[in-house]
Amino acid sequence: MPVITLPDGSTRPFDGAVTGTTVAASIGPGLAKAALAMEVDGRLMDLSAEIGTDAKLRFITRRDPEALEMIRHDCAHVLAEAVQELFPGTQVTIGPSIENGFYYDFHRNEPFTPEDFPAIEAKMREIIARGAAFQRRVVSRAEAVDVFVKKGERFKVELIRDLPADQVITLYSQGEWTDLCRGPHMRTTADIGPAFKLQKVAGAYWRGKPENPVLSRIYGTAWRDQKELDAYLTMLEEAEKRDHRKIGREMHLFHLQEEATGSVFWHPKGWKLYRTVEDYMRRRLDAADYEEVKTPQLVDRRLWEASGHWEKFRHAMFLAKVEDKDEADRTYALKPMNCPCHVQIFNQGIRSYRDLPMRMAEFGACHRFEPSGALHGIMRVRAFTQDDAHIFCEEHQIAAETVRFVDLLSAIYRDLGFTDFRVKFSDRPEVRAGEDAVWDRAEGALKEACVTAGVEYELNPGEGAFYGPKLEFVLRDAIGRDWQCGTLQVDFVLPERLDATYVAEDGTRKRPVMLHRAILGSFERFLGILIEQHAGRFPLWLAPVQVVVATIVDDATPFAQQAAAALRAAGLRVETDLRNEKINRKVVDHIEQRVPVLAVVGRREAEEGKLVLRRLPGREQEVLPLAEAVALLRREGMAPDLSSAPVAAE
RNA sequence: GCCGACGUAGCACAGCGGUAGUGCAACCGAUUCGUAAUCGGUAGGUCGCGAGUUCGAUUCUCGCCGUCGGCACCA
Repeated sequence: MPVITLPDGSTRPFDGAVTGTTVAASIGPGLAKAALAMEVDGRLMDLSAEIGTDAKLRFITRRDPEALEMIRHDCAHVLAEAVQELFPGTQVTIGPSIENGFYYDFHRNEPFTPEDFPAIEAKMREIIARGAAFQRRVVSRAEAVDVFVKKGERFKVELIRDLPADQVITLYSQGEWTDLCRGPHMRTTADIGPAFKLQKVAGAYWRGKPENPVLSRIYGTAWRDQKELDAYLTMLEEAEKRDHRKIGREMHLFHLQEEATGSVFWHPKGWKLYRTVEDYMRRRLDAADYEEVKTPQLVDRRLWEASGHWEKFRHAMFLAKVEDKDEADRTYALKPMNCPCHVQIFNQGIRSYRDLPMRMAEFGACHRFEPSGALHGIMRVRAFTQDDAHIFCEEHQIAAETVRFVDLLSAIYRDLGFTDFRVKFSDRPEVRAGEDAVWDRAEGALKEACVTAGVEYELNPGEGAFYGPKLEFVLRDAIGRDWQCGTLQVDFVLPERLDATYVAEDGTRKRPVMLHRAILGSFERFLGILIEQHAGRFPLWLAPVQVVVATIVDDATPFAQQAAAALRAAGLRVETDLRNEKINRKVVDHIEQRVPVLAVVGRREAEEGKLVLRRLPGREQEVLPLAEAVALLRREGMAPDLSSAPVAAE
């Protein structure tokens, strides 16, 4: 006699095992209609599942987040059925729901193209209209194998064979079509509704392994209703407008060209932005007791052999040789990272525990031969500059240094407009160097430091570096892709390999621990994200051109030039627009160029020595005497780490 | 690197087996016009690179390079 407890605390007894459908019907016709699935004692289940014992039950209706996931998962099934109806011989593999949608991987000699979408979507609508019920069937392993062997579905057979022994194997049918699936599903295909759209095709390796066959993946998106779908598609269009590659071109920040694949040509305006961020970072690091260094670009392979990079990462290193016959057998490599060079500096002279922690920073230009398919605008390049630093410290200092680092990183991200970032904690991988006891202490120190610093992290099991655990600080681009920017990695191995030592308090020689850490990660990537974050409309202190002084008539030109000079003298980045154009046109152009402040000078202002300030793209205007305008903009345009300092007298 | 799509003027795009067009930008001229595009004129392209098919290739085929979307990679 099961007693069902509902979320409001009320209970309902039943005579025997009941399905969710029955319970819903017993509560009311509205719920019976709305319930798509249910959660029984915390487990999501089909509405048609039987409940035989006392249980807590919650119905899932269209409004619940779980429903959205089910709509997408169900939609993936419908996609697979549609594809198999239209393209006989296509084999199915897997098709999960993902953020904002779903995909399904197919095996077919001829990959799908977007031209196939209209037919597939039409077929999907047909299947949804049929409204076949999702029917769950528990089968034995042998039976499951048999079903898919008969259908010639070798990928499914492989999946079944690899399922854990105690796994209950279930098949879900929607009408004639059956898939291996864990479930749960909604009641019928009709519950999916009309709000879905196929988006793109892509190649994907079977089970993610490059040695496996390439499958043809179809991505789609699905929502509760048309309104949500439209909103999502509009959001995607808006996101495209923020693309750093597009904005970089429009604002004349940088360009890329094939003679230097993966390297950025920074234009004057882009370089202003770069330098503004670099100057800011340098001040921040100085204030945080880092010491800046600069190390060689080209380093003999012997150092890379010693550090271990030669063995592990040679494939990603650019090599250089010279023709000189005496030098001909020497091989140099462009540094892919800075740490071995920093250890060389550490190793000059004898270090004492009193010197630690030593925080050695470098805006280090690195080159890595990234796979061609990985390149992406300025976010993933082959030549980049890290805001790198290595903290040489004693093991007991790891936690305190981590807290310091996280505090610094948070302050910097806040200043640059990022209050919302994710932290991933990657712990020991299977293949690793160092004893477990050391890993225990390092991981413990990092976790503790996160708690102290008030940072919430998600665990990323087994993803640590082979030399130590790490924290990754992840920012998201306009299109919703995640990028690792900041990182903190604990390293016990490199000091060993490169023989770094210090004299400890007890007079013995010890190995320092190295903390590899970066906040921006690479300037290139970070600036790409910064551009997208602000859609190119930077806060005044970051804007490459902060003020444009624009004239209305030629008579105003001398004063405009005088005003621009005064603004420049106050440290502002200023341009003049003296063109023979109407002010309307100038406003439009500078809005397009995402200039934050337009200072308009007409005949009146020229006579009175005033500026009309307009914050673009806004419409409000304020008229100020030149000196006041300069003081105001100067104050506003100051970097956040400077603006708290008292402003020097004019 | 793998799968697919794409590569035409500075930018956005059109076109096509018969040696290229539109808009904006650029340049020249007129206009001096008070806050979301003034008017007129001129110039600009080995149609990514290389090879093949063809009387003839920007157009069709192949190779390479690059870009884009994924996958894989990301010390």
